[in-house]
Amino acid sequence: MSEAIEAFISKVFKEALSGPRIFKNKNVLFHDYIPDNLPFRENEIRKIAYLLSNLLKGYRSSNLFIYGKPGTGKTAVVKYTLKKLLSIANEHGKKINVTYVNCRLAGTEYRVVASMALDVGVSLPFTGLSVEEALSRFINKVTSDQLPLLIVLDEIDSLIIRYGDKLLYTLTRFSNDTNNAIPYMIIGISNNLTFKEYMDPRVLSSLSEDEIVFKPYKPEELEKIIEDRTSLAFYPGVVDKDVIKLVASLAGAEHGDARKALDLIRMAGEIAESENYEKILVEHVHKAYSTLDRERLIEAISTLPLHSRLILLSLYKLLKNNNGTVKSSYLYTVYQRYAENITKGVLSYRRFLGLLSELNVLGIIDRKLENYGRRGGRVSLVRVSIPIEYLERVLREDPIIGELFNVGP
DNA sequence: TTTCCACCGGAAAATGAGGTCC
DNA sequence: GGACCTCATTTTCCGGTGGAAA
Repeated sequence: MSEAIEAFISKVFKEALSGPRIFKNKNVLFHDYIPDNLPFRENEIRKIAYLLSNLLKGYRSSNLFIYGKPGTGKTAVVKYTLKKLLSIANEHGKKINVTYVNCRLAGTEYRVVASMALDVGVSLPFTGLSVEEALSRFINKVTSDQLPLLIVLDEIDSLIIRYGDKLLYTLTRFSNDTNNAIPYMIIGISNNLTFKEYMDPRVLSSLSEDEIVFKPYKPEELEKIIEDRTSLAFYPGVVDKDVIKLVASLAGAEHGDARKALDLIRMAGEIAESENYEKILVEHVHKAYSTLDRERLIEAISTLPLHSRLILLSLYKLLKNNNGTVKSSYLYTVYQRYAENITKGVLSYRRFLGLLSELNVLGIIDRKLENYGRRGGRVSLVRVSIPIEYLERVLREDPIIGELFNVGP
């Protein structure tokens, strides 16, 4: 390790012990923190608590569908109410089987079921069983337990769009079909409503027996939320009112996203700390705002598959000296040369197109169809839609792509 | 109005690596 | 050990597509 790196690490660690202290408890600014107080969501909490109370009484409850834009507090409110439910159930010696699964993070239908099974005490193998077998083991366990069952499926849209509503159909029906019917409730949470078209109307009406829509926070509500959270996260005097107002207005511009606001104030705090300030300044918030998007983008690129990064390298080489566009077929030939250089396998043109589509969706590139008629045909033109220096930085730092950076195609 | 170009993208099948079950 | 499973990735096939040229 170089002396410069050792000196840097030593400086950072010493400053951590002796430098200005800004954060009292940084954990409260992360997304998974559930606060004791959730302002402006009292009505939603009341409604969910009322429905959940049926399970405590041993009744079946209406299923609930929760919808709202990202950062409107859906997951936090559900988790908060669940925490209270379990704590009170515990106090009164009542037991409830509760499973919470984020369907997008779980990834596949099988993993959703495996995660549900694990929550009720059944460990399923990573692979090797059919979804039907996994589901049957889950159902056997919850029916043999004879306890009220609560299933929370967060980001349920990603499951339905990819796999259809078969799993949900089984879950909304199983308790009625068995001789050992148990009281149960299903809560589905989603950021968008477009997935409804993928569902059988019977399953949809069963899931949406009750519905709650979470409206975006207003700027003044965001301000109060940030104020509450910063009082826990930072030492007194670190965050001024004007900083809170600025964070609220920047996050408010993006559909009242509380998560974005918390990310922003956390990063502003980190910048202030790294620059040895004792309080967060307005400039730190502006710096954090521009850094946040750039860091996300850089992380997104560096975690792409190798061939996607090779495509970006080819694109960078073709467009680094101009802000123009390149034909996808020409981009493919350049990609082929790099791919042959680094790996034995060159992807088919069809797969290449698929990766281009993914890069387009991520907002890293931009594709436009142009028509040059009978002679030229229909052509897809590709350009980089992020600052080229961001792309250069990520590609240069990439352990594999970096090796090719100074090599021509 | 029809033809033709160069490409797009959906669907299905193949592949290979991980695994379970009997 | 063989049949069968999931899962991510990739290939193959093939029916569009828009608009200039014929």
